[in-house]
Amino acid sequence: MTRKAGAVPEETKIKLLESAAAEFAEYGLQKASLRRICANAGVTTGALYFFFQDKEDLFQSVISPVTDRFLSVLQAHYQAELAGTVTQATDASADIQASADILGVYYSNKIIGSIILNHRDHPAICAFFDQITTLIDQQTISLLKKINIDASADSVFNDCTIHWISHLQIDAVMHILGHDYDENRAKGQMEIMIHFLRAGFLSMLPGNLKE
Amino acid sequence: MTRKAGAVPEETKIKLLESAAAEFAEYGLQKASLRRICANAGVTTGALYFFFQDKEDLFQSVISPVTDRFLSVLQAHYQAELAGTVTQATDASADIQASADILGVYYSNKIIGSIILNHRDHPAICAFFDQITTLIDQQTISLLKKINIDASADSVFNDCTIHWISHLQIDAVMHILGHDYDENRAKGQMEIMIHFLRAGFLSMLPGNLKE
Amino acid sequence: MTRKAGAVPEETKIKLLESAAAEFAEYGLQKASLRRICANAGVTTGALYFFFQDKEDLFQSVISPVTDRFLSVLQAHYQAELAGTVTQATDASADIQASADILGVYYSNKIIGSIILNHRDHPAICAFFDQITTLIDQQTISLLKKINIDASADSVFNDCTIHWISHLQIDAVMHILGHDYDENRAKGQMEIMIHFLRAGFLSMLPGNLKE
Amino acid sequence: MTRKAGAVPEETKIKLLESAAAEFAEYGLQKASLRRICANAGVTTGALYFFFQDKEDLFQSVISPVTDRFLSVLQAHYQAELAGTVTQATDASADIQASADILGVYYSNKIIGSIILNHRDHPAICAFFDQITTLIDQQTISLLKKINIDASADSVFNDCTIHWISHLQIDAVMHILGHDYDENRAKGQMEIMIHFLRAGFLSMLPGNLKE
DNA sequence: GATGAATGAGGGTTCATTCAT
DNA sequence: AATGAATGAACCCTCATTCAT
Repeated sequence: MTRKAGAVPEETKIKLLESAAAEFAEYGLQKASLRRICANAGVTTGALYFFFQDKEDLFQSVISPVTDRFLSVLQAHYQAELAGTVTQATDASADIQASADILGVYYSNKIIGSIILNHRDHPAICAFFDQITTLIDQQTISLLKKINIDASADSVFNDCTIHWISHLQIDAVMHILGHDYDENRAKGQMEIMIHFLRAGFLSMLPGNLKE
Repeated sequence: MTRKAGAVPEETKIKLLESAAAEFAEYGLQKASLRRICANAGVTTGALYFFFQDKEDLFQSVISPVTDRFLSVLQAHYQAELAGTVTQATDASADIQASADILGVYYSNKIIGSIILNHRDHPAICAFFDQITTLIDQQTISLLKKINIDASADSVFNDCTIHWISHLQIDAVMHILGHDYDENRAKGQMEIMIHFLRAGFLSMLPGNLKE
Repeated sequence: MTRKAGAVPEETKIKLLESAAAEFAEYGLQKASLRRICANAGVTTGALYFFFQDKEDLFQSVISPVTDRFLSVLQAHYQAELAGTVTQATDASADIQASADILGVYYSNKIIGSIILNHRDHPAICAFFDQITTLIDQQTISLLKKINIDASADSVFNDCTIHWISHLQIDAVMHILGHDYDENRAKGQMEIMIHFLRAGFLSMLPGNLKE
Repeated sequence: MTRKAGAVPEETKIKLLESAAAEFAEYGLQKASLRRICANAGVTTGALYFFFQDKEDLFQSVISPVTDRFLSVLQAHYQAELAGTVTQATDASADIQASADILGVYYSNKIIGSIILNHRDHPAICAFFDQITTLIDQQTISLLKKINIDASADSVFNDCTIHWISHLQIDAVMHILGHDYDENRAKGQMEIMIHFLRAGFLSMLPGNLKE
């Protein structure tokens, strides 16, 4: 009835987003309770529905700042890479830097990051991973083109393989995240994995491919 | 009022398990409705509770035959492998055969297989993947020992790496499963991936390791 | 399907009655579960329905042996008392003996006794207490008549008072039972109470009544 | 679909409490149906859960105003009594007045009063009777002390006796309540009982105690 | 005598959502 | 911008009871 006098606009929205993030992280989307989110934010359900259309909208509003962040970091890295020379493609340092940046984004947003990792079947997050995968796919194809490798459907570099290679990179990052290492240990382990993945990749280039 | 007292024993239980599998596959565990499961099985809710303790018990009863199958196939393969010679360890054919077997189990149980894939955060399925991972970990360590490779905490073959290599193998299988290929195409793609992974693995052995 | 070979008839019934007594004592009539009763008796629900019409019938079958016992003990005592002399009416020893007998019945049937005490609102047990009360009422009236006391509606010995005096005696017994004393302590306390009640009673006889 | 957003605040809560009181009185706590309570109150089940945490909370909300009333009336009476002279302790008028007050509370809340009487095994109501009993116990002990009577464990005024005397007073009130008398008849009967109880009590004081 | 399968109604509870104020 | 009251459908689950075998 009585308006919250002097409430800074948006302040409530922020409290709701924070409360929701904590709730989603603890209970998952389905078991999360809007009631509890509101209670922990110190407002009533009506307030939530002023700022968000429904539970789904709230969820996306929670995660999108972080997914956007991931995408833009990755995009920036790839643009820089493509602008460089071919030698970079066979050099691990760029990959290492990119991985470190991605890890950095995660470590600055652990709560929401964990929500993303644990909702890989949610449409919005599927879409996010699709975007990331597509980005990496395209990057791989571009690099292959630069070194004159064929990536047609009946080569080893068919769609599924390309996709999988993208996936391996994402997955390597996520595997590390799952271990709750400190950031330095994480980056050290990342380098081991990149070494492994690069060897696998190189082994598929014509000339190295046998058996 | 019509009774089914003369029903063939277990027939209802089987119908319930099938109906439940379909429901879990479509809606996931949380959104699955016991009401709907019973309705689709053509029985009332009470019947379900005669055969199963609760929703959780029903879920585990649905998946456990398949998870058990996976584990026993893998175990059988590894026992055979360890009984063989070292040369097998550096030969891809064993890995290829194992992968094919695993794929075979999945393709014979696609519905339940998909349930398993989509509930990786469920305790029972976490436990299943833990068991699988442990199996592969131990296999990797055994093979490394056979060729006199150190797998201590400060080598590249530390726990995290070992774990990740196990994970890569599981994940490769799952990645293929995600594409809904026919079984032949799936096995062909599997060989490409195994080539990749083996190259990565070999690159980490001392002597090959540089950079 | 398979018959329990060689099962002594009635053996199952007895196990059911014992299991039911334990269940009613622990959960009360309403929360008692026939399922659990059968399970603890080692039989299935069908067996129960062979011996008993329904839950209510089972309940009454459990308690009636004990309620019958109480009634016959009390009746025996009163018949003996009425056959005696007036002096007995002003002597506490008869009351003390009766109370001791009643306590004895209870102490030999504590489980079922406690069921009776805790279900005083159940129709069958209401009826039991009504019978007891009526017995005592009549006894009191008979004794009053023997000493030429009027027990009409407008005297102090109206129906309500008579009733209450009966009730006081029952209640004194029950109050002691509620304390879980050993039988000796119980009987000692009983004597104190009888002294109190007899004084109250005597104070209402004409001549003693004033104020 | 019709909404009652403009309903007078608390009006629904009151209707729910009344409907619940009627339901508990008719069916008892366990058999009471929240659905029926809501239906009779003209609201939906959700509304109930806005005002009350659960069935138990609803039950306690129904009875506590009346139990509180009883306690405060009794407390007020006892404080007044203790502030008076010893002679009052041997005078029946105070007891008569107190009983009349208690009866008055009951007669103004017959429905809820009957719920209280019929749920003496419910924890909350056990606690209520414990409080009342304790109050009376303490009062009895205080009075005994005023007239220099010993109330030790091996006297006739041991704990059990004191307790029972308290119980007798409560029980006398309840016995009358069970008869559905009009208030005047009830108070008349009450006086008879108080006479009886006082005689019993006095008979236990040293000097009067013999046999 | 007793089993085991099945009924179906009802239990208390939670939920996302709505909207007059 | 936010409240608080209310909706109503759906949730999982338990129950006493039945009856062909």
